[in-house]
Amino acid sequence: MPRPTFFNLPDEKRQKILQAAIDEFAERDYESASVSQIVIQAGIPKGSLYQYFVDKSDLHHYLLELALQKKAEMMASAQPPDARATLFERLRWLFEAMGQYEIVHPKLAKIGYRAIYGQSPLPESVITQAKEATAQYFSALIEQGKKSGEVRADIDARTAAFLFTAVLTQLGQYLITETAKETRGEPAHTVLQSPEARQIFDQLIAMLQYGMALENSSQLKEG
Amino acid sequence: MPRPTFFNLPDEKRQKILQAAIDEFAERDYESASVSQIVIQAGIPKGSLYQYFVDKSDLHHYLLELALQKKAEMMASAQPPDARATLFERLRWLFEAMGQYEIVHPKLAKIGYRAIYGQSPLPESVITQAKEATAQYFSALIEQGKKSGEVRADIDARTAAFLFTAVLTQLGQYLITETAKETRGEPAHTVLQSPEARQIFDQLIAMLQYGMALENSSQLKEG
Amino acid sequence: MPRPTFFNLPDEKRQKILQAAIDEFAERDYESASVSQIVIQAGIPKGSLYQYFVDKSDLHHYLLELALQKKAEMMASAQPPDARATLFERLRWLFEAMGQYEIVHPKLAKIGYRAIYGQSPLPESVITQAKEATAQYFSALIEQGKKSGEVRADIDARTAAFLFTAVLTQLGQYLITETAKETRGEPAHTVLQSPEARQIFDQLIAMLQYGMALENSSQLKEG
Amino acid sequence: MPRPTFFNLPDEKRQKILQAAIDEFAERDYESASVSQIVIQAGIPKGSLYQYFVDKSDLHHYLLELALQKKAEMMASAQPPDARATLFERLRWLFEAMGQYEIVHPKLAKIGYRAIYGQSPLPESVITQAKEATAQYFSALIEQGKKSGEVRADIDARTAAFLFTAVLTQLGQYLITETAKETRGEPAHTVLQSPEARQIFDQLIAMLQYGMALENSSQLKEG
DNA sequence: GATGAATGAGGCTTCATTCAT
DNA sequence: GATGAATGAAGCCTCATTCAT
Repeated sequence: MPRPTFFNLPDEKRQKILQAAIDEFAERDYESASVSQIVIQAGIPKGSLYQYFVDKSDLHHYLLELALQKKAEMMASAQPPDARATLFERLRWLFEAMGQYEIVHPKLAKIGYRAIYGQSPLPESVITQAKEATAQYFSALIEQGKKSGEVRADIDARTAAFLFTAVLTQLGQYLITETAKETRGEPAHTVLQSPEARQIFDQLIAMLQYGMALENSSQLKEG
Repeated sequence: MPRPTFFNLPDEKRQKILQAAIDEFAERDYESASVSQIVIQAGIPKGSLYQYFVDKSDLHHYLLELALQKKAEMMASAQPPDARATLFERLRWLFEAMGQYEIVHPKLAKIGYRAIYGQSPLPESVITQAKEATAQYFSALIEQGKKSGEVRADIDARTAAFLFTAVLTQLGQYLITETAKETRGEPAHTVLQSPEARQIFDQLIAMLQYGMALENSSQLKEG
Repeated sequence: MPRPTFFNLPDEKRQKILQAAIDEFAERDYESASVSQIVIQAGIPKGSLYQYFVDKSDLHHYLLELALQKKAEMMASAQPPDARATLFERLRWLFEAMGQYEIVHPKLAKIGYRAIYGQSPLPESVITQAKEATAQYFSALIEQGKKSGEVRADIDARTAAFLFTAVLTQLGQYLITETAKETRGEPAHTVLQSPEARQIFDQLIAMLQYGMALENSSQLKEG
Repeated sequence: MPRPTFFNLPDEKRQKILQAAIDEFAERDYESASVSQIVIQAGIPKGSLYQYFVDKSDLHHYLLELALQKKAEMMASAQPPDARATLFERLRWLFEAMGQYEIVHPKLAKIGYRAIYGQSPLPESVITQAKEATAQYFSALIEQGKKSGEVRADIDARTAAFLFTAVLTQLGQYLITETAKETRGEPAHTVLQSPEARQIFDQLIAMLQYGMALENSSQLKEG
């Protein structure tokens, strides 16, 4: 909840402040991030920042909100999967949409990631809740897959959800890191659409779907 | 590289210092971690710490080394898989050994994790190298599996390695977090040996091995 | 000396501003009092305050003037003692009138008190002058009492004036403090008219008049 | 509770710091008093002050303790009244001892005074308790006087205690103020022993004892 | 005349490190 | 080798006042 003042600023100035804050909080931990550094980078007096935001925490919260918002926008803008799509088609779509987000907003993604997996000033309950929401989303998806016959009945939904989350999270981490490196060169978001990227995605989904083993039917039921 | 002085200390004192440092660096970011807090917790004069370690960074480095060492010890002490073990048996063993490490040394694990995935004072090259080593280890394992006929030939080793790493990493994160919570109750390291944990591990391995899909052989080659 | 703008304000708004300022200056030291807090409490833009008053000091001065004015009003509205009243009847009336003031306007009284006895931005000369005025008022009263035969001739007027001031001042402090506590309960200004209060006043006056000693005439002249 | 470091300082340095702090806290409210100003005046780095005191409040507390201690020393060093002394002789001694304290340590006295009567960070309970202690001390003294026949039986002890406190307090205020002015000229503590001062004290005591009225026995009971 | 954003000095406190004892 | 006091830059935040709109 920034102060109204912040939203009355000229776009350019507001963006400059946001960019400075995003840069700082993406580079450093919440505690280590320096308000002084932000105002220097943004080219504004220190007092001004405190007319835009209540305090450091307020600014940080806003960036988290912004991250959620940008992610939502990204997912909304991505062509949603057909209603008749299979579970794994949906999963693939999810991977790609998330990938888009992480590639277009790598720093916001990093800030959001840190808020959950790193050191963060968020209350434990919020973090737990966020994780649980993801787990339940995937669990539901998988249970649905089991009902529709796509997924084997002996698959534990929570464990499978964990597997999805793991892949999604690490994929995000990977893309964020790589994007940070490739600031120069071709626009980052085209990378995802490269044939190589498509192939990697195909492989990941396929592995989740069919496993890696050459022969596979009999042993599972015994295990 | 602590100063020689450090290793001449009586064991008890050295352990107390290490524990204080581990507690602090596990709780906070490298930059946020407070040298003052460490010396207070360790009950030693501030000047002493600087006779044992060159500076804050030196101490941090040493903890990372310690983490690697403890991890190695843990893996060494775990019953290594039979030489004729299959890839997935090896993977399962790896999961369990890593799990043991993360459960027995959750704080060191957290510090190590942060050094790679979080904000860390390590040079980029070291981090990249560490990640690459893991990737190559898994890649080699998988290539081997392909040769032995355990793994389908069309599996991309690097991508599969990524999948393994993702699961391993998230599993670690999960165990570290849970261990932190369960300070009370039964000793954390027994959790891994519970039937529930075994089942989860079985499921994870099985999913990586055979996938989740009900029918699964033919489509992959087309996908 | 507020700016003319201030007096052109609608009564209600002017009162709201004054009340906010009184609350703040009563709660905090002149230096610690926050202009920001005042405008927030008054619900006016910060710039406006500076159109009504030259600066923080100007506002503070005005509150002091207001305190004097309210005190004068209070004394004027109290039934003045008969012209033939004795010195101690006058004193008693003074105590009661001052008490009324401090009970009806405890915050203004506090601000006024602080300006004289606490830290204040007033020039030393003003403070000295104010104190001197009180001293002279009482001195005159006492000299008059001596002439009329009410007061013993060997009483030093300045010292007696000091005694009166002391009692009056501490009484004021006491009433201000108590009034602040008893926000709830019966209206504060009725307290003064309670039988208990009357008795305390009677006692105080009597003690000033006749002293506390059991036997009392002869020794004084020797002392 | 300053840190031990503070007491290990060379006397001269410790005194310089104390003096700077006393000057600042005597001149300004607790909130307005500036730590920066203190360190500048004391000629020490800002960080050093925080090795001597936990924080601003700790320093302030210590000054209050110091004030109490100096007051106690002062009272102890003053020739205590004979055990057979009358109430008013005791009161006179009290006035003089307190006067000595306020004249020798006017700034500490001011700080102490402000802690009770002005804006202070002390919890309400402590202040109330301090006031109550004084009130009870005087009440007891007076009750004793009533028993020994020195004081009239119809005197209300609490009200008389209030009167004593009022005179003592205002006397203190007066002496503090005057002492501050007369920094130059003859040593302040000799003032109290001047004939003029003695006479004023005599008068004050006499007035409390015998009152000011010319005739005085009969009317009290009627009033 | 009304507004409220801009300003930058100053508030208290913590920091990692050095160095005299 | 052990100690712990000294240091001053940097941390976050609030301040009274001005001024462009």
